[in-house]
Amino acid sequence: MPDAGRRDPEAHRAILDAAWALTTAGGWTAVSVDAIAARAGVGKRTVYRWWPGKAAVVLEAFLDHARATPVTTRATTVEGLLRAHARHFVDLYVNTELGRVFTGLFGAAQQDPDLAARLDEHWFEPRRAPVRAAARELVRDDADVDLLLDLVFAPLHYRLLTGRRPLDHAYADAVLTAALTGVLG
Amino acid sequence: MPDAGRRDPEAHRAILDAAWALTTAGGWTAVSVDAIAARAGVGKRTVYRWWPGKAAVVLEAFLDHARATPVTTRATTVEGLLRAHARHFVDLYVNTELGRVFTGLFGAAQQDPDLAARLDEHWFEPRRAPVRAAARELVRDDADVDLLLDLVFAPLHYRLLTGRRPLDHAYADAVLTAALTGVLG
Amino acid sequence: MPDAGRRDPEAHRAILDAAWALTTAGGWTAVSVDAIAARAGVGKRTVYRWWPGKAAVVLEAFLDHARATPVTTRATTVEGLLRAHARHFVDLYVNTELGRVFTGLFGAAQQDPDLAARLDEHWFEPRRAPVRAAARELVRDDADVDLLLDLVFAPLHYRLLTGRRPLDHAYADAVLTAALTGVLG
Amino acid sequence: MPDAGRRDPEAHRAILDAAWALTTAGGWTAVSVDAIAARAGVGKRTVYRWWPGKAAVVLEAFLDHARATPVTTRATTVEGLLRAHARHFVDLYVNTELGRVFTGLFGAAQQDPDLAARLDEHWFEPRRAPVRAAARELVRDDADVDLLLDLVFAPLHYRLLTGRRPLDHAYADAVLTAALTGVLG
DNA sequence: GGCTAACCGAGACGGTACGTCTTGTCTTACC
DNA sequence: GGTAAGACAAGACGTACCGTCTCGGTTAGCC
Repeated sequence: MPDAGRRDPEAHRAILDAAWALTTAGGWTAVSVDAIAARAGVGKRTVYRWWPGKAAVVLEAFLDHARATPVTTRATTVEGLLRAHARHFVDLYVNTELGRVFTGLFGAAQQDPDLAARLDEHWFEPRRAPVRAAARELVRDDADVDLLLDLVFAPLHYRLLTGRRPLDHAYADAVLTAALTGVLG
Repeated sequence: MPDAGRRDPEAHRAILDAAWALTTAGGWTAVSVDAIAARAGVGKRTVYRWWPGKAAVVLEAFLDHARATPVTTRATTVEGLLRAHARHFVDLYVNTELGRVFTGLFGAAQQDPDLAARLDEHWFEPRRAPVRAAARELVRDDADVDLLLDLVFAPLHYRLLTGRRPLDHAYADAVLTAALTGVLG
Repeated sequence: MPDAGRRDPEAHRAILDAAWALTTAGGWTAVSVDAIAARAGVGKRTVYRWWPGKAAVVLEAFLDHARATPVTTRATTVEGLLRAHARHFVDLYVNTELGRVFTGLFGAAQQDPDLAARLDEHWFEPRRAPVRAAARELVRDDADVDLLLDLVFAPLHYRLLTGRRPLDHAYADAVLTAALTGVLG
Repeated sequence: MPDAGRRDPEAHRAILDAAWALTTAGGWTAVSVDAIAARAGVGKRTVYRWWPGKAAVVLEAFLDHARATPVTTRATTVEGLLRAHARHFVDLYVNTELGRVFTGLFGAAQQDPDLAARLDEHWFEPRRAPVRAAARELVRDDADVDLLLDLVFAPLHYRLLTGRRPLDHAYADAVLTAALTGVLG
């Protein structure tokens, strides 16, 4: 089978790097396939050969960087487990360029079902899965773990995406406690 | 005092109607200032004279329609109050064209701080304010009402925006109960 | 005071002054009815009430200034008469802002028959008429005076309008001599 | 050496044809880059990629058509040579659409130094050069050939551009005779 | 060692939308 | 009535991206 003419790893990397540099430097609107190709020293055709558009490129670059900071926790209680993940999540979005890129992706996904699916598949789900699995073993059988995850993570994303007040550890802790025991508890 | 040369109400209305028709018909991407102006039988200049861009026009059209369905509740408990609002919110987004338009606006707001501010000022805050005020009288003094609102409304938006599973009364009720008494409660 | 309903001389003057200032400062393209009205502190409507467009305003301003430098000659020969007029013409176009404004008007007249007619009526013809009348008495009866005027004045305009080489007294004299006695003479 | 991504001859031609059709049909003011692109079935960008604006496109279309009717003369006297050129010029401007297009270009050139230069380089000069060269061999050494050309061609253009009375062979002949032997001769 | 196929850079292409500009008409309120 | 102010419909301007395409040139792996 002809194996010739396969993907050039250098071009691949250059494109991701260019996309990342452009996004972090000028935000989502500063990125365009033209700009990516120009900065990467690559033909536009090469970008479109491997990705459907700028969103997919930026998503891949985002995942590359996000994966570089994995959650490493060994909690023995639901609370500890969730707290670790919530705080990790806050750190990721707030203290690095990842938050800004993420909001760009999330915004674009509102008009791009394919991007939305990829974002869910490669970002949301991989982050939820281990928490869900671990949590299931730590709570009562009849507890709705998915609901719990929504109650913890939705407010955090909501704050990030609406720019509403600070997103910090204190808020993460408050959300966590409330989710577990109730606001009126 | 010259009062002349002021806004033409017919053009104003025609623009909002055109924006609404285009958005509901073809989604956010089908809207452009060119298309709005053409459909409204108006010069582009007239659109740009009164709005900074298409997002602002669509926002105003959205608010016009959203305001047409006000929340009317007379609850005597926190739970009843929140349930009414949560269900109303679900109905608004799910059973009408408003949900689709809202996601478009929310997505665009990720790249448009001005739009984000207007969205908060004219949509989020006006919806939260009465609930907050009413809730404050129904819960203990030391309860964090804003946190409670986040815990109820963030998951609902999150589901809508991520397209994650159904957004319905059952989910709204579950979120509400969990927020009040805790998942582990 | 019942002085109403008549042309306001101050506005009239302000409009002409504004048109002149704009034209001499930035050339023909810097002039627009909007700009004239703004600079004159006048409504656009007032401009359009008295002139059909910017060209007519600039023409009137041009004529105002051009008339301020009349040809004053008392020649006793055709040659002397024509020389005086040719040199006056060169001085007018070359040493003042009038040349620049004139080329603007002449260029616009190519697309504006009305302007062309006004330009001929108020500029070309009034300048030709006295020369023609005076010349007729100084040359043989059968000589074609209009042809003579064309032969003298067309090359001068042609140089001005094409920007071809210098327009000066030497050239005017050469044209004049050649027109009278022939190049091969 | 990559030679790819070069000019598409079909688009090039379609643009020139569209420009020509629009100009001859509706005059200079009927032409716009938008209209040219639309009629040529071409993106506006493609026009701007190769020409600085509508004037340059129309000029090229004009030259295309003008070149299609070359001056072919083999005269043995200055008079014969000039007469042939003068009459050819009159025919070109009067009996074809070229005259109308030319006046549009000439008018626009008054505000566009670049267009003026191109017009001189590609139209005036190429028409003058051969006449000048041929004439030089037919007249006395000390005769000012350029002046002679001005005396013959300036009045013809002047009549065309000012719309002053008929431009015909009779006028061309009269101008020619006068230029050679003088009006008073 | 030549063939073929898919890669690569470059960048032109048809389109669409942007946000600004100018034109000439119209409306309002003051004088 | 004229006037200052300025909104209006229309539509051209020149730019930016989009996603497709065509060009030559460059590697493979296969015959």
